Amino acid sequence: MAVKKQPEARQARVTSGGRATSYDVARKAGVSQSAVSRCFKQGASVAPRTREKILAAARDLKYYPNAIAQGLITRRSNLVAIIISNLTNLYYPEVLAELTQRLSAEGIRVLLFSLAAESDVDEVLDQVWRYRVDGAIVAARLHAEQLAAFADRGVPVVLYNRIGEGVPVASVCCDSVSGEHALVEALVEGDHHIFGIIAGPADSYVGEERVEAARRRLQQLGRDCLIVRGNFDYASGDAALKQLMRMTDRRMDALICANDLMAIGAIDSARINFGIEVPQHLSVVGFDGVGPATWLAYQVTTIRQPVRRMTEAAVAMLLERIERPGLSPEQRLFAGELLPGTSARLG
Amino acid sequence: MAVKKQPEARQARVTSGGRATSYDVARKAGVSQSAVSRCFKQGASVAPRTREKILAAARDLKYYPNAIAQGLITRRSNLVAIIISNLTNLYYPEVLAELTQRLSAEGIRVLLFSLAAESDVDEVLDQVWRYRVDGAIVAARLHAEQLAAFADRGVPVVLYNRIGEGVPVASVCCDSVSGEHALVEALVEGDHHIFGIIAGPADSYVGEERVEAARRRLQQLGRDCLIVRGNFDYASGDAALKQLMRMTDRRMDALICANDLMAIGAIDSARINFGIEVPQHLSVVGFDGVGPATWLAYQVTTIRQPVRRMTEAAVAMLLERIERPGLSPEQRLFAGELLPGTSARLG
DNA sequence: ATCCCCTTTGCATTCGAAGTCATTTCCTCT
DNA sequence: AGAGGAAATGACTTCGAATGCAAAGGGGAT
Repeated sequence: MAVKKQPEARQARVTSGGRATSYDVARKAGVSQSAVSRCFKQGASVAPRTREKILAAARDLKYYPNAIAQGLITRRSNLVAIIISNLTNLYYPEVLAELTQRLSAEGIRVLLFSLAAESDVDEVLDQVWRYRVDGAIVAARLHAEQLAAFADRGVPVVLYNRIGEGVPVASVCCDSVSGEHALVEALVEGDHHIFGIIAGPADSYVGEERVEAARRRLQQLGRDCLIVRGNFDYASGDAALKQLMRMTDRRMDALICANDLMAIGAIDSARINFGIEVPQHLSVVGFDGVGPATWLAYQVTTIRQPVRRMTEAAVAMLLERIERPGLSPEQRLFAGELLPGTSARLG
Repeated sequence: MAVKKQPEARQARVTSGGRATSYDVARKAGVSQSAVSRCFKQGASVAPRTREKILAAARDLKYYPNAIAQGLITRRSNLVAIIISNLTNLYYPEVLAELTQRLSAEGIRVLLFSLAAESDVDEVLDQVWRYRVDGAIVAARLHAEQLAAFADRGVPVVLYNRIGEGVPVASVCCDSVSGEHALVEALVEGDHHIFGIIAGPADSYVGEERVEAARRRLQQLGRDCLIVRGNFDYASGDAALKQLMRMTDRRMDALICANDLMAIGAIDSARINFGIEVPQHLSVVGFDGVGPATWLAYQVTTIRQPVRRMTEAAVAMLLERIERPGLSPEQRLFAGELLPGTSARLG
């Protein structure tokens, strides 16, 4: 007769360190490992008295089910990857905190990937595949083929503030177009004539979308504009403003910035480097509604993104797709709220 | 004779979805599963030709080793928990990004836990135990017993900008005392007389430490001070300033804030709500060296924390302790750099 | 007491890769 | 050609929990 595994003959672990296994608990409680497993599973059939015994033993041994082993057998890691390119963006920390807390509340853990450079994406994805995450939320630029890889492996993805370029992917975005239209219209009604725009970096999806929307609407309303490029940070707002002042011979009276941080940089620069009063001589508007935009010194007129609703939607969409793979790649667009500040004279 | 497992008889998986296993690769390459495993392990003995075959098969099948299964058998998850209480703090996103990237570079993944409330800590720890993380970096307030649980389970921890109160734990901190001393001395030399201090929330370790250091040094130098409490955010800097102006009958000429964000709130409030010029009538200093502190409008005189060196140290210390459990609970203290801005008249 | 059925329980297997040990292969040197 | 030894390879077991299935237990109705 072949040697069989003898569960009860397994070596008693040195249960110091609290690394007790379900076998240890089973032995202590005088039941089988299966019983322990069931005891920790919702809705499984365990007699009340047995459950008591097992829970007592588990407490004594400081037993915590090994999520790694659970993941292996159930093929559900309960891990979701969050991939963010620029955590330093001031807008993303809030998003990340919200997402993490919402996922936690759903019993899901976050595997965080923060990209230092665009080129790191493939290494990150390599790890994402290895950890068999149940899904991913992406706020970083991915190529079509990188997105396709998710579909190929059956890993649901939800994009945050970007869409799958050429590939159908679920996404949650704040409506750049309506937001910029509202800003432009308000500025035009406020009787501004010489418009400047500070764009984001060329590789930013929302950046391009916002600028394009603003430019179009200005054109429709018969206003020209000058566009210079920044990279979403404070210093580039300052630099871009200097450039625009030169280009318009200081006659610019309205400035549309692709995000709040550049708007703030531009406001400071106008006031401090040029002695230009905001909004008396120059109206400045931004986008996002980040914390500093509401500071007394700035009170930036901006479009506030409904972060709470957006993150809630992102999480909900992802969970749906984890439960039911193959759900269609819905796109949800949220309207931002025009937050009138004192950085612009509006109509 | 007992039925033996027949590895080659295992069902061929529907390898769609790229969820190929090492067995699939082995079969395709005509070798054993062991060979595949070795092939993906540094320094294992595999013949060049075999390696070629295996790698080719792996590529065809889009095989990625299952990190979950690896973790189970090796008892090394290559996961590190990062526990942060307030991601919205403006200082932490930078820290988080740095930590994540450094850990990534070491082949370690980050399991992120963001606390919404103090009370969530125990739930978070529950999950930390379940995932069998190799270690943890903590920037949140933990009780002695919570810290003891790490030691108990043999999970190395490094605290960031806090120390184990009553429990010896490895930690990385920025030296509050020397930083505040430098600020106080410079302010005293700058001939200031009526000092105000805006403290952080009572449950903040660094907050209390900074304020206490400043208060002591002021006392030594024969200056009194008034202390009001904020909670590290912008609005509380504003509120605290108002309170101090009332208490000192507007005669305060130097203000020490427990962090930059409150310093900025106070500066804005002084200028805008009281028409007080900074630094002509009031000198304001902060702590941290966050991005906005260097903005043109503020240029806060502050102590910049050496974030890069601190995160580097935190990661190094954690890795050391993962490799060699039982290493002593070293504390590393980094000196901050006095960043002279224009928000204070210094000596 | 008997029968029936539903609830509990345990056994054995499984998830996917790593590692031990035994065996085979391939060189090299005599 | 043969011995010796290192390198390469494969069979099997293991990590810890989940689960299908069969067996045992527990009531209730008659």
